[in-house]
Amino acid sequence: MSDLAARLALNPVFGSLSEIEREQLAKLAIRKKYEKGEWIAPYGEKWPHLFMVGKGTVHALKESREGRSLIVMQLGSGDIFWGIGFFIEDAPMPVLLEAYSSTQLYLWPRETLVPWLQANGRTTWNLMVLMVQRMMRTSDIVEELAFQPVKGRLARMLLSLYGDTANEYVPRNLTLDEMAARIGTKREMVCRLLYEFAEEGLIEIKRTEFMIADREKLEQFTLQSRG
Amino acid sequence: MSDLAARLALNPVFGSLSEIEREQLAKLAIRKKYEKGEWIAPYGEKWPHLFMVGKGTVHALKESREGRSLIVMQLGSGDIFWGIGFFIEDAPMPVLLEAYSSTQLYLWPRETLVPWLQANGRTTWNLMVLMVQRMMRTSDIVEELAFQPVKGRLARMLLSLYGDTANEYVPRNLTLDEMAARIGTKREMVCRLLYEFAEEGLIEIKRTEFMIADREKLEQFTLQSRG
DNA sequence: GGAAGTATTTGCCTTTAGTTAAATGTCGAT
DNA sequence: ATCGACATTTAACTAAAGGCAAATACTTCC
Repeated sequence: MSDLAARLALNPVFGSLSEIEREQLAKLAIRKKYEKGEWIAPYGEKWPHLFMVGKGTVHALKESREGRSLIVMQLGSGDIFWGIGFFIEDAPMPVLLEAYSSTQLYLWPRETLVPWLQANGRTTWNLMVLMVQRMMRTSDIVEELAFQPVKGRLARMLLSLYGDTANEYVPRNLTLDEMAARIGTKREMVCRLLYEFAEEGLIEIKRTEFMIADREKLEQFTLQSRG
Repeated sequence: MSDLAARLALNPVFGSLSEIEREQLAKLAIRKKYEKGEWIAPYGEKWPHLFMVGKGTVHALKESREGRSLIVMQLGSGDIFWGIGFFIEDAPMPVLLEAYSSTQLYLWPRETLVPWLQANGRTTWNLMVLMVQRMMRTSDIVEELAFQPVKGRLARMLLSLYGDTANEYVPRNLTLDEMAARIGTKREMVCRLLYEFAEEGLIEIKRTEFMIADREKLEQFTLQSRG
């Protein structure tokens, strides 16, 4: 059994296929490597593929004309994603796909996979469930952008990145720019707000490392809202 | 042939079924009426249904703790939508569904429809395509909230509501509150910005009616972005 | 170890958005 | 025609977010 076929067996979308079908599918996949920082699919482009991340990390992000960016999704090993063009012919990518680290993908073009899916209700259903999960996350992003001040979004991000640590310094493994791109703001804002949190005793912060000091109060900020 | 079955034939999702299947499906549907303003499904509730709008208008919206709201989707006659719980058991509604006017729905509960879909790859595929279209719209909302100032969002909304008119007064058929809820701001902001547009000659405005005077400049504002 | 490049921190200023409250207008019911 | 309910408009004020620039600390590469 090929390595890829074995991985498909564990996948929530393709796991319901028979072993033979997974072998076939694995044979149809196109393997492709991307350097760190390389674009996989540019914003606005037609890109009719579905893919699984082999190894590495992929960011789906939006960029403003002024060079601001917003990361809407991060994909890791085993994750499935797609270009809109996979489902709707000629539809343009609503996000830019970028290799955050050196990355390998298994790609399936529209023509090879779609007839397959249309014949296989169970797998299509699985894919739809995945899509609904992604939609829920996107829905949260909308809610936060619309109703939460930057400080609240920052609090949530800190908890999601470092929520499993407390009272111990951990290295700040994201730059201010990267943090800013996850919550839709600028690096200076992130910096200022981090120090505000520090003054209020919720976190402790040094130039290169960082500690959650009061998780509960941080969670309070998560519930913040603007009129 | 039942009235509903006839309408299903024209539907992008169910149109690919056979006539017999559509008759069956029509028989399984639950008809339900909602008064203007009535909640169809509250935010956060488990609501495992898929539906087609018979007549009336449905809003899918989010509300903040402080009573601000954001309309993310408007559904009219013939449109299909669903609760997340239809796809993922026990998952809560990420939006509130509300009858904007007096409304009739045809509802299918999860148990009756899902086995059907899993067996029918073509219909599931159609539904997935619809889902992708909705996702594209949501993606636009994210982009606007993240990158566009309120004035730009207002410009886009005016064009989408009244874009097919120009140099003729049309009644303002939405209240300031309703407009505000469509672009994620407050009524005072909408009012002020409308008068700013008027001062710049892009629109003319009276207390009850309104005219697009310079569509091109309005479209310019649509491209606006914040740093 | 030192220099160059990159990331962080901070202060000061501007712009954008929201808050509050009062004045003004519209419309339907009586 | 008047009243009351509701929607719009406006002003003055506050708060949030961003822009710019300089100072400071890390990192990396010779």
